[in-house]
Amino acid sequence: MTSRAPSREPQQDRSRATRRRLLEAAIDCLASVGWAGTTVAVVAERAGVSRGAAQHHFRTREELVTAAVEYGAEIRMRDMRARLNADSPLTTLEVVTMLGDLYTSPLFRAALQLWVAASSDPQLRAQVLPLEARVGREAHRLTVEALNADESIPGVRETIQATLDLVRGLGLADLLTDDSARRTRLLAQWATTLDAVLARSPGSITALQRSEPEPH
Amino acid sequence: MTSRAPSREPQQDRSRATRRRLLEAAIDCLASVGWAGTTVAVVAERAGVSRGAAQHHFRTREELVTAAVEYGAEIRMRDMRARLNADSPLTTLEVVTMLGDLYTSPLFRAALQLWVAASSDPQLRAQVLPLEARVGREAHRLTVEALNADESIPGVRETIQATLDLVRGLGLADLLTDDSARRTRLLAQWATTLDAVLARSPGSITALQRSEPEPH
DNA sequence: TAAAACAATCATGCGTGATTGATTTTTTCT
DNA sequence: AGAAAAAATCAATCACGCATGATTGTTTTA
Repeated sequence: MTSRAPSREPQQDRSRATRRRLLEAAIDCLASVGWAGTTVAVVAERAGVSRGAAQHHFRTREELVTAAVEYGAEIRMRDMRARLNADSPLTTLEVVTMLGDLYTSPLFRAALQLWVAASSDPQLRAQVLPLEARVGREAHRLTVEALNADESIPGVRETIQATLDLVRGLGLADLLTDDSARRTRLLAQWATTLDAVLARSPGSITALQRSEPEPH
Repeated sequence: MTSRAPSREPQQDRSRATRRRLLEAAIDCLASVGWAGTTVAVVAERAGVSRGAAQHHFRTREELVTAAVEYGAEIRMRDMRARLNADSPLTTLEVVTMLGDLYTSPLFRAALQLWVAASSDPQLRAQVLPLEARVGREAHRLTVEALNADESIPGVRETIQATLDLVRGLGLADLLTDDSARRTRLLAQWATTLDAVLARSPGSITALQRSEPEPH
C-alpha cells in the first residue's frame, strides 16, 4: 500500500528488462512446474536474476504470478487483435481454431494454475478477480468481433458464451493428455453449428425448430 | 510396491471407518483449502485421526488425495445412476442441470485441484491418469444414457462430448465467483439445442443447413 | 551524492518421511 | 476356553530440507 511502487513499470531500461524476464519466466514456470513448483527462487533462476532482485520488483510470489499472467494475457490479446485487423475476415473455423489454440497454450495453463490456486486462497482471489474478469471480457469481445456477431439478437450472446465455455472445457481436457485429435474434430463441428446459428441471425435454432414440425 | 496393502480396503471395521473418514476429509479439504492447503496433517485433523494413522493408510499425500477423488467419484456416479434408474426419464433440461450441478460440486472442485496439480507433476500424473480417464468415460456414458442418445448416428457423439466440455468450462467459470445465473440461462438454451440435435436424430444440424438455402 | 536496482544471507516456520511407542484385534497355543 | 503372541491399527515425535520475509551489502543510474 505505502511502497507498492516497485510493481509499476520501472524507469531504468535494465530494470525494465529484468522485470520482463521475471514475468516471462513466471509464465513458463507456471505452465511447466505448476503453482507448487513456481517459487520465487525457481522463477528468479529461470529469469537469470537473483532472488533479491525478484523481491525488489515483486514483494510476494502472488504478486509476481498475477502480474505475469496479466502481462501474458495482454501480449496474447494484442497478437490476436492484430491478426483480426490484418487479415481478411476469418472463417468461423479459423476463429474457433484460434480460440482452441489460445485455451491450450502455455499461457492458459499458467492462468489456470493461478485461478485454481486463487479459488482456495481468499487473499489471492481478491487480487486475481479483477484480472480474471477483464481477461474473460476481452476474450468475449474478441470472439464477437472475430465472428462478426450481433449480440442484440436474442440467443447470440449465449452462443458466444457457450463457445468460450466449451473451449475452456477443451483446454481442461488437454491438461493431462494430448486431446488435439478429438478437439479438432469437435471444433470443426462446432464451427458448422456456429455458422448455422449466427449466419441465420434471428434465433436460428428456434426458428429451425418451428419450421421442422410443420412439414409433418 | 512390497507393502502397498494399506491402501486396499482394510478388514477391521474400525480401520474401515478411519479410512473412509480420511477420504471424505480429503475431499472437503481439497475443495475448501485447495491442493496447497491439503497436507496430511490438515486432512488427519479434519478426519479426527492422528497423522500416524493417516500415514498407515496412505503412504503419501498424493495417494490419499487420489484415493479420495476416486472414492468421491464412485459415490457420486452411483447416486446419479440411481437417479436415472429410479425416476421416469429425465427431460433434457433436467439432465444438463444435473451435469451442471455435478461440475460445480465440491467433488469437482476437489478433482480439479488434483488434475491441475497432476498436470505439472509427472509422478502424480501417472497415478491420476487412469482415474481421470475412467471418470471421463463414465460421465460420457451416463450422459448418453440420460439423454437416450444414439451414438451410432454421425455427430451425436461429438455433441455429447461438447456438452460435457461445455459443462466443465462452466464449472471452471464458477471457481472464483458465483456464476449460477449465467449458467442457468446458458444451460436452458443448451437443452433446447440438444433437443433439436438429438430428437431430430440423423445429422439434424447438417440437415437443417441444407434445407435452409433452398427456400431462398 | 542519493536513490534505484540487484545480490546475498539470516531466521523462522512448515511439511515430509522415517521411526518409535501405544493400543486393539486376530491368531496361535495350551 | 482362556492366555499369550503376533499382527494390525493408531499415535507421537525426530530429523531434515525448503520457502519465505526480512535484512544487510554491493552496484548502477539519475
